[in-house]
Amino acid sequence: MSTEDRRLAVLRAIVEDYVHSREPVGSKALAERHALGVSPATIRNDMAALEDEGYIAQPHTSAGRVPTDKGYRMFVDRLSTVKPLSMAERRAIHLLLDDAVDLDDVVNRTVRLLAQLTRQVAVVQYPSLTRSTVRHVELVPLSAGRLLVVLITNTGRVEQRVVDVGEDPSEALLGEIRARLNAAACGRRLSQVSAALAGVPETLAPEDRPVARSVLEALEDSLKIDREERIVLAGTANLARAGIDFQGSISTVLEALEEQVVLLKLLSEMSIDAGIVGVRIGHETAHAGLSETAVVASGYGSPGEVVARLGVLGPTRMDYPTSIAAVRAVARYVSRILAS
Amino acid sequence: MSTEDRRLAVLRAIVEDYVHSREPVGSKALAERHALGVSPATIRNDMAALEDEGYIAQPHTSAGRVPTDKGYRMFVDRLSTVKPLSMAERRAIHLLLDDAVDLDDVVNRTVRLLAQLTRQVAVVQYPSLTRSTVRHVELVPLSAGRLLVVLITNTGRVEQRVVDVGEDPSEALLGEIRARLNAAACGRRLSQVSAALAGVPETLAPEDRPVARSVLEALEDSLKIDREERIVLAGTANLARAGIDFQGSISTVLEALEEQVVLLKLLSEMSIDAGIVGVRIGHETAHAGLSETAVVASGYGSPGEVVARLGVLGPTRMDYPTSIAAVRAVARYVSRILAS
DNA sequence: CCTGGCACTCCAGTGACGCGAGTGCCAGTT
DNA sequence: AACTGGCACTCGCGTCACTGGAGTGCCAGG
Repeated sequence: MSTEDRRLAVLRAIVEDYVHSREPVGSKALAERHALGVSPATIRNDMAALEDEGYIAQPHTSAGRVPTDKGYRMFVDRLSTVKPLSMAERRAIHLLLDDAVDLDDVVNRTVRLLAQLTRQVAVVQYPSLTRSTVRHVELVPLSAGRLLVVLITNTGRVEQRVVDVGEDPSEALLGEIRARLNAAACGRRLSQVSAALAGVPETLAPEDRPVARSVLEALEDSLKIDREERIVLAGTANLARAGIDFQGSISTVLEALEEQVVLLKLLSEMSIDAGIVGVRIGHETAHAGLSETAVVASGYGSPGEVVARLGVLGPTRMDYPTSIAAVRAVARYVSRILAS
Repeated sequence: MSTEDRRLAVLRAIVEDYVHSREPVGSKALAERHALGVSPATIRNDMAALEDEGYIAQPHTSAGRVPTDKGYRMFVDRLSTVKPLSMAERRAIHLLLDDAVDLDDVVNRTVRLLAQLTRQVAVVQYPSLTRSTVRHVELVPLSAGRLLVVLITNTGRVEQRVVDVGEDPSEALLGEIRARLNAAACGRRLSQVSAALAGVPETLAPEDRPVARSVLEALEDSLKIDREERIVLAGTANLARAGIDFQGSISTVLEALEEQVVLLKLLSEMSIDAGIVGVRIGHETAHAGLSETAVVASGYGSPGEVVARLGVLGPTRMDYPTSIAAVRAVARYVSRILAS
């Protein structure tokens, strides 16, 4: 084992011990608890080097060392091995997610499950509209010139709008419009629907076009609304449990969590294809309120086609191997459920 | 002023000072800050009496007094006067709620608004399904024997289910079923729909009944699912801000908040007609995790017809007059919006 | 390049102590 | 009977000095 290798082993030991004990770890304890094969004095030298390189830091002189964000980053990238889930945990995932009845249910169960598995705050983003495709468009006459326009996506999401067309269109006309809209839109990405539908009114008799245009407007509206920007949280109580891990108050973290925009931006910036787990640590989150937290997230959906993201958030001092394993397993399972 | 009246005035002064300062309040400070017209010694006697009656307590000997739950209860019931909202606050309510586009939007804006106005945790319950009426039922053929069953309520809520009927029913049959369902269900309370629809399949030709029965099953399912039991929270960060007010950790409170069932039970047990504001203080919440919190809530909807509830939750040491005023104003305004 | 030894630093915990806010009680006054 | 001023007492809290121990950096020797 080269000295460089040993230094990294020391770093790994520091991260593991610190995550476990919450207390700065010193050279002596390290030599005792880990079979590094060298004396505390040597470890001290290694630690001094690691500190120079910015992987660890001292809270104050004559205290043990604590990993820095950079140290955690190194740990995650090169030093940790994935910790497979226990049988019980796998069973819990199946048990809980298998009998979800609809999309809302899947999302809600997933977020609770993640929070419970990792004992962190869990985040699940609703499947994005813009990436999904149209499964069906339906028009429903309500009463007195009002129509209900329903848009159903392949992810099971349903958007609806009531539109006032001023007159009661005939059943035949509705059928006509419905057929043409479906012919033009079915199977297309939502982002392309707008263009695909633009020409539809012109294919109708001139007197029927106003109705078709109103319907189209409502559809556009359904597409535009950024419902995809919805996320669901669970396990915020876990923050308080780990509250002492935060230098400042946990209220800044809670505030950041309520600003869903922040989380969405963060998730969208992480390059996490379905099945790939990404990690942001401390300052990497680029948000003041989250400077002491880390995010572990993954995309879900089909490979190469991420419909949304999910993950967990906790103190930088968190158990990365376990969190990563849980996020990966849950993301995969949710992907499978949505695909069926 | 009788001595009894003065004692209550002392209690009021204690509550007000304590809410303001967070510190046990003593007889001397009380005599200085409030024009009670008597000496500290007299106030001390009054305080001793109030303590005997259980309205106030001492954290420890030789400390000032702190209101008990019973003391707050007396304050809320008999000693406080409603504090009208400022012009700016009223304007904020109008500004924020007036251009809400749909039910989701109203609920989300409301909960944020309440949290901001009161600086507490805000809770808004979604309008209950069971109290609303059916506006429309729609059947949409999807593909390969699958139907989408859509239920639209007068509160703007839409429930949908996909049902597998095994065959592709003719458009004529669908129209027939659709018409009969709507005739039987439109305008009825959701709670009565089940009974009203039970006979519908029997009015059809025998070979068509299986399809109708499947549809009915899906509808029943839409009714049963307790989506009405959804609540939305905001302002949890305010809890942390007031964190030191909690003897124990705030995590127990956060846990209670995540158990939405607890909140729903609490809200439903409070007798709060639309426009009436109810208060639960400390142990009155009958939940261990909330023993140090108080809930101020009101129903909303039309008078005598509460469709759901909203309110705020904070430490028992909270500014009741302000919270009550805010909850009342917001509940009224939301009621008006939903009525239109 | 590793190791044991050594001097140094500094936090955290402890106990002593005085201050001040607050109380309860009592005797005197209105 | 109710209020008041006075007084002795209690007790939490902040300060301070002290100490033990864990941890470090450095150095000389293997």
